[in-house]
Amino acid sequence: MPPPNVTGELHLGHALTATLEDILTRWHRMKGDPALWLPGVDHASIATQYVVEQNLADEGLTRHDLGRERFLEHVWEWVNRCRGVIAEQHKRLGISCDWGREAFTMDPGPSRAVRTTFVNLYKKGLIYRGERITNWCPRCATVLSDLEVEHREVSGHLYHIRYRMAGTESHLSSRSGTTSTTNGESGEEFITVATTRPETLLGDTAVAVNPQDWRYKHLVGRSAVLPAVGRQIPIIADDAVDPSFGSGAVKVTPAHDPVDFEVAQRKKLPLVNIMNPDATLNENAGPYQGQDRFASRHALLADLEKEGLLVQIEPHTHSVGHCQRCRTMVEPLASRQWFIKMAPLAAPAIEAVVDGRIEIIPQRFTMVYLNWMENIRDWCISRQLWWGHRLPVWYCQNCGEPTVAVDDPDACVHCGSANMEQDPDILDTWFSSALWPHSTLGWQDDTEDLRYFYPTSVLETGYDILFFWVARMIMMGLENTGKIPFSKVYLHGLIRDEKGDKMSKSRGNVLDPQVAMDKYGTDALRFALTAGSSPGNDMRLSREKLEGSRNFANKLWNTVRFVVRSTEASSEKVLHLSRQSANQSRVESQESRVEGSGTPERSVSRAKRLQSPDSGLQSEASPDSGLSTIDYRVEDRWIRSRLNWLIAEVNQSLNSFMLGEGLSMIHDFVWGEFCDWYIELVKIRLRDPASPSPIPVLVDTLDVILRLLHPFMPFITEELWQKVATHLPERTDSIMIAPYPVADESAIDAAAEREMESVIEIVRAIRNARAEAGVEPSSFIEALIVVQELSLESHLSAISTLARVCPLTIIDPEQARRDEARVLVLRDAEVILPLSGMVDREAESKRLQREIEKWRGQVASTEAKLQNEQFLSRAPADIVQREREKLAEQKDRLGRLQKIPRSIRSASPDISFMEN
RNA sequence: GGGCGAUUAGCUCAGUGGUUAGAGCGCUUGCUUCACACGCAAGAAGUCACUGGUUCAAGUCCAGUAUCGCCCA
Repeated sequence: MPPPNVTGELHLGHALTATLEDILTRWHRMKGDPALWLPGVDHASIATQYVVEQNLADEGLTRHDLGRERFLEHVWEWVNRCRGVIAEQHKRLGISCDWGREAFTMDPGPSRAVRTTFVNLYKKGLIYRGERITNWCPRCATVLSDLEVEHREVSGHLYHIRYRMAGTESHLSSRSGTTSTTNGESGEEFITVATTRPETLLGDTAVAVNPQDWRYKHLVGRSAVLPAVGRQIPIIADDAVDPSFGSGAVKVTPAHDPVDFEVAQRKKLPLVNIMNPDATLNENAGPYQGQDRFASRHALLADLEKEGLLVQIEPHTHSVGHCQRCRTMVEPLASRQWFIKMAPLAAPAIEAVVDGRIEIIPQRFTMVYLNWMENIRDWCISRQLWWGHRLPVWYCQNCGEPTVAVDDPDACVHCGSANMEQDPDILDTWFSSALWPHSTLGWQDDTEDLRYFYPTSVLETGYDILFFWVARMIMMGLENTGKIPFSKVYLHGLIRDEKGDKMSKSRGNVLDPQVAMDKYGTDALRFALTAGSSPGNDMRLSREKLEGSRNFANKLWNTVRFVVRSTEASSEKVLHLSRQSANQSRVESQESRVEGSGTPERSVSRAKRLQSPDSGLQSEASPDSGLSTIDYRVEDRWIRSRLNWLIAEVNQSLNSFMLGEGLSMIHDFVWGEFCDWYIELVKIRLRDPASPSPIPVLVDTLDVILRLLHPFMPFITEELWQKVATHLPERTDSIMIAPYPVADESAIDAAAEREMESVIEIVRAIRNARAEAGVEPSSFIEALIVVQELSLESHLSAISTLARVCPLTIIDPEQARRDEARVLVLRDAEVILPLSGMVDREAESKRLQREIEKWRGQVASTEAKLQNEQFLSRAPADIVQREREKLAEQKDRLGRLQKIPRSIRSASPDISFMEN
């Protein structure tokens, strides 16, 4: 669960994370798996401290005015307020985590885990203190880890500056404008360096050239004089210098540049730090002391210009680090900090992913992970902040040695002195986040929770914190417990606006989840966030998407309204029976709940009973009706078959973390099959007292739909299910603990599917023809249908009603002669519409000819495939068989098409030639 | 500089080698049809970026090219 962010408000990223995690949790819970979703927040050192400091600034105060203790009291106050707000907003989103276990990285348990880990790593020599180049954010007034620095291309300049060689005194003005390295005119010699940051020359301790560079060979070993401060620095040779860059000579500023720092290490050069923590220049900057780093650049350049030392300025774009948090330009700065040696920790973390114990979804991020891990650099973990875990390090004021301990020490372990001071710095927040999976379950104690839930199963988060968090959890989990923290990592993408831009306050394109929930409903927001998104891919969220999601919720609502109303209006007998059996089974389901939410086996078996025709559904009809099974009509068998396909596909999608795919499939089934066709068919039956009642199938299907949908849309499904479930023979108190549907293979009915497809095709074809011919929507037209294999007796009223045809006659092919008719050749039927006066004969004959051509093409292509020896010998048998069936169908269709012109020839002689 | 991803209907995106590539939105036409106008019906709309390869079969796998985006340095 996300940390409290600077505004203390839930944003869409949080909403997405929470929604996806909730879907997984609810799904597993319904499956009967023990499902723990442990909520909590991290303390977000920099961001939180910043906000509180801003609040203080409004009162004209700084944290230093308050002192560490009182400042931290302020932070706690703020944090406790934020936690409440964000928890409430999560609850509104409907997330079903275990609030009783809510954890916070600053809680005593996790805090102790932090200290223990620090001490262990220190003892193993994996945590050390050293002077390195670090990333200093002048605004945040702390160092940052490499990951917290964002590199951006900025267009700047490359300044070519002349340093005078020592011992070549200036006698004359040196405004000769020369660009060569030496200038003998006045006995002066110069070396020209190129730099993007001229002000740092104040901290130079050498000029470096490539040892192979003949231009400078004679200068190596001599000294140059720094402008402005007049310090003498040596000219050195180092392989790291690229002779083709700039002038080929570079200034070496070891305290302010990572590459120069390494050169200085190699050449034993001194470090000169010229900067204060607030990025103004310090006493080492001579005349520029006190100036801001940007102001000093202008001042220095002006002075160089005056002295004729500024040779050339050329445009230059280069990559500059910025603080990820506040966008301030980061200052590379040599400083003494605490680091973790990462390579030994990374090795087992690499192995865990390579050998498959940890699976990253989507898989392509495995490469990203491994690539980073294999090139990992030491992690700077100390921060010059107050809000966070203070380093468990005490420096002896007597001997100067550090004591590192879990519990505050009384005496220095080196000299026994009690005069010690704790390191003022705190740890990077991600240090404690890295321990999250085990520290929140009680590590380092051997707790029951830890034994039962650790290693955990799934870690779900955005791909943007793969290194920050996921990688570090894997390393620290393995280090501390010897076990992987989780076996699957599911990464989602980022949310962008409708134009594809990142949402941000400054862009003003943020969509507040609160507003979205108010306007469209929580379930609609969850639907929009889930549908159409796929693992690891960014998604765009727009008003249109939210509207569509709301419309689906509305559709569902109305569907249930219709079903419930119809059920209540239907015969007393059905109702009575279903209530009776519901009472019986309620006892049973309560039993199973008392025993705990149960083993997976138990839930599955319950699900199967609910699914199978010989349980719930049968019990409604069997006792009094005398039927051994429900009298299913074809459309019942069809919808049940389709439903069970859906169940199988949704489960498969969820199993492979394709949540959006699963949700879209439910959406399409509900809208496109259940509502558009089954309910429309059912309406006809409900009006006909002689038909068998569709209510049991209707209610059962809706029950399954709601249970399938529940993890995605918890509120509406609970509300609607409570209405529907009163008509179920068997139910739990809440849909949350109802079993997730399991596909019943015996309900798959290919024949029923085929038959209904044909009926639907007939209705669609007639509607199409009516629309094309401009038939009044309300009027009925005559239709004749020619069938061979297909039996339409039970579908006459359906076709008649849905396609508005009357009279509707089933005829033999021989009877099919018509003067003016529209003939529709379908897969299993031909429909003849005697639209007298409304058929354009010429257009009709052209249409038929096009149809014939189309099917000829199909037959030819399928035949070619089946004549291909390689296809027959290499393709799997079922594919070949399918092609054979396809060919038979295509030939049949073509044959019937070719017969048509003959049957209407009498009225249209000019069509007859076309069959040749 | 290295790596990853994307490129599919006007737009946003699904598509886990095997029928004639789908959805939502938008568009066109027509509907106050007794669950729903947040709706119903019908329709138009595609060189699956390009080039080559593997395969009986490629939107899907491989290589290269182009454009865009992201990550790392």
